[in-house]
Amino acid sequence: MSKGPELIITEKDNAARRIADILSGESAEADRINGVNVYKWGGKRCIGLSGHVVGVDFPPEYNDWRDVEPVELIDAPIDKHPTQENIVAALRRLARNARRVVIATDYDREGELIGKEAYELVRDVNEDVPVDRVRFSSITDREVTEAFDNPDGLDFNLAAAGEARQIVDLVWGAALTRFLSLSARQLGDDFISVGRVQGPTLKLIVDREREIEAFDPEDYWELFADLQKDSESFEAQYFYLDEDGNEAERVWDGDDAEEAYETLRNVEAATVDSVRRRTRTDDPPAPFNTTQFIRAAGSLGYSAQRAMSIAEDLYTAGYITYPRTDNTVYPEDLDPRELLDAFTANRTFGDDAQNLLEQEEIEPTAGDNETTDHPPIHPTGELPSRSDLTEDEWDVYELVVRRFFATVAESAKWEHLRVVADAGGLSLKANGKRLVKAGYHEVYPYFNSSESFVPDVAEGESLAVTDTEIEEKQTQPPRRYGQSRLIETMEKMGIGTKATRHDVIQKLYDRNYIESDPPRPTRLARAVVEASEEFAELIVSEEMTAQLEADMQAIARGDASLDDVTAESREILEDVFEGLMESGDEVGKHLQKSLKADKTVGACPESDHDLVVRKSRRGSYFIGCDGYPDCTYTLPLPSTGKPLIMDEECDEHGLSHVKMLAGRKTFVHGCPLCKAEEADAEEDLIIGDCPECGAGAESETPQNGDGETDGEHGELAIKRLRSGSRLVGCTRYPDCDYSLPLPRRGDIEVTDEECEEHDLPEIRITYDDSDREPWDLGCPICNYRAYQAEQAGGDELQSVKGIGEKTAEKLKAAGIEDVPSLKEAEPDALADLVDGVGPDTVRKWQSAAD
DNA sequence: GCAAGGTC
Repeated sequence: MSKGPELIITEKDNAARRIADILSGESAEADRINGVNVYKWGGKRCIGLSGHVVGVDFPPEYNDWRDVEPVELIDAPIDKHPTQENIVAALRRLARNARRVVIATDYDREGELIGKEAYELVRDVNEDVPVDRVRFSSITDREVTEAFDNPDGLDFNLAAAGEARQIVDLVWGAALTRFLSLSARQLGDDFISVGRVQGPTLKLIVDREREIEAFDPEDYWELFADLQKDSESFEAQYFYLDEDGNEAERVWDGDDAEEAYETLRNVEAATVDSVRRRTRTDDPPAPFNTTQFIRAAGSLGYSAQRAMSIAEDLYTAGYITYPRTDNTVYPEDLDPRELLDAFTANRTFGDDAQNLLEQEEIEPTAGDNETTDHPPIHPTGELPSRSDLTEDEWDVYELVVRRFFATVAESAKWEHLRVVADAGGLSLKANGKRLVKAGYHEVYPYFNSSESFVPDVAEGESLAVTDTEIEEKQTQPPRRYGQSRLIETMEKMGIGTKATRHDVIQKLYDRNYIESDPPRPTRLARAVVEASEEFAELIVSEEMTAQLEADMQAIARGDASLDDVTAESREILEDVFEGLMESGDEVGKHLQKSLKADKTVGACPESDHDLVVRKSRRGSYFIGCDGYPDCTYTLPLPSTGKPLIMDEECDEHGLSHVKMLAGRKTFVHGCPLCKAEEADAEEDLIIGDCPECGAGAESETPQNGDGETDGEHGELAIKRLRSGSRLVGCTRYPDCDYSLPLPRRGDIEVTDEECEEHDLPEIRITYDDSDREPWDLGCPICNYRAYQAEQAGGDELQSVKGIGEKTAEKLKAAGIEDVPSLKEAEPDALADLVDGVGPDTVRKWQSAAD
């Protein structure tokens, strides 16, 4: 019997550290094996995995998509192999002489499977060591201690349920993905994927788009009147009772609307029929789970992906709890007063925390979902200072803090006032609301708490009708899903998990299935959904997950085996493939046609082919003729962003407008041919000498392409390129490629002011929209230098090529604070002052700084 | 290079 250590295995490093702290009474020390943290104390070791450290896949002989018929994957063997070699190696080393192993992975199905994977790795190197399993719902002193005092065994059935899911997902996903990609001859980076979760998610988006397109708008009218009491005026709306006796505001017949409007217009006063006052309690929101957090961050303008990425950073830094959770009920051991206490000294949160602490009773809200793996997202009580975080991180951190505050705050109270009046036999109503007790709104400003004013009136009172209005409207198609609505709907449908839903959406973007935000489906997406609906309906249906979920529960209960479930699933897929293989060509053609439609801008002006968006070998986008190489017509596109073809077409050329997607820098490029023609028509405007090869340049004698002096001096000119961008560039381009950027929007005005340092006129940008102030961009060289400095994190020195963060620090220590002083410095003297820098390097910087 | 699920 070996006397080695006891080995505790957790799902992630963070959990390992916290559990080690609890069990050791904070005496555990961190060690590293193979670059993996191992916490040790007494005779114990604790190591954190990184989720699954082994993966399932087909053996290598199935790797070549062209050599293997997709249908063969259905019955192909499936292997498990380490995906995190260093962790697996460290685990093996520790397990070899362990005297006992305790699996302490998350308390959920996937955690049980990860635990079983660890168990198998342990067994590979140690046949006899006893292996226990501990389960706890949150990593706290009490729960962890209790769990380790009462160890249990691994639940192999539950783990098998997870394995069945892995197999079904791999077999269906890989076989169908390869089939669709092969049939459309899309084998590169742009393969065509389907899967149990991405399928129904994509169908959700495509179905909504179908509804929008099929929508037939209907006209209706709404009538309003301003009522006046004393000098206070408020708006009331006309309503009537429909045939079911329900209140209705929309008038569907134009003549009826006109008639009512005439009546209303001719009355001078309305009589108050009824006044109803009600107070409504507005309860604070439940604690954050992942979905609700993403939704709240979404209303602040963060994409689902971005919100999660920030949350993960805040978690890793120790400021908030684990961000992937379904739980909306705080664990019992969370003491709200203690947590609030941690905020009382803080500048931003102190007052709110103090006020909350002064409440007599603190009873946190609770949602419907209580799970066992992680608590709802809340601040840890370890506070960052504002400068520790980026602006976005602080924004999100504040949201999490304030959400916690809200959940322990009091309800708000609204007073609703509803007034119904009669105007010439027509009913008018006005709804006012007033926040009489702010409650949680005081600490959580993210919900709308705006009031609407209706004055105190009495029944029978007469009010002047001062203004009447009729509005013609149309019923609107259903709205597209935004990212957070999509995630909420996925959650309701039971597809994906808290940790993957936002990734699935990102995957749809990456696969060219959706574009823009809120996401719109591409033609390719429709074709994939259509093909799936016809031949493999299950893969775009939420039913597949529901069925799998039921099967997994049967396995977990012991009522079914992994083999039963996977064999049945494989049989269904065999049937799917029978239909699919018969129509493979047809499916492929449909997909190819849609792929091309997504790229087509319009007809080529020089041949009978289409113009399509293409990618150059250097990775930039341009527009080229589909008839290439017979026709070599091209049009350039801007260098920033990914082109999206819009519905709008150019009246003159019949080409679709192009939008360049680049996150916050997204802009509409418009018709690419118009842009090119505008550039051709505009003459370059000379503003000075080129600093590199102009008359005053010291550094180099201008040379032509052969390396001989061509005797010509370059000048700087404001130019408009065919790609639509504008710049200040050398007239000797391409022999001299000196250039400075100019903004895409606005009119460029060359002023009389001149920059003394560079002998260039200062430039001003003016805008057509009258409310936008002109921008004094100034000297283009100074402007570009300031821009580069901003990009380099506010440090001007780092804008110079060759100077990084460390060098900038050294230069500052030597008294060089900015670019002008760098340029004035004597190279030999400066080199003496700065470690590891020679006079030639200084000269290089000086010429680069120009 | 395929899925979906962990985690970073």
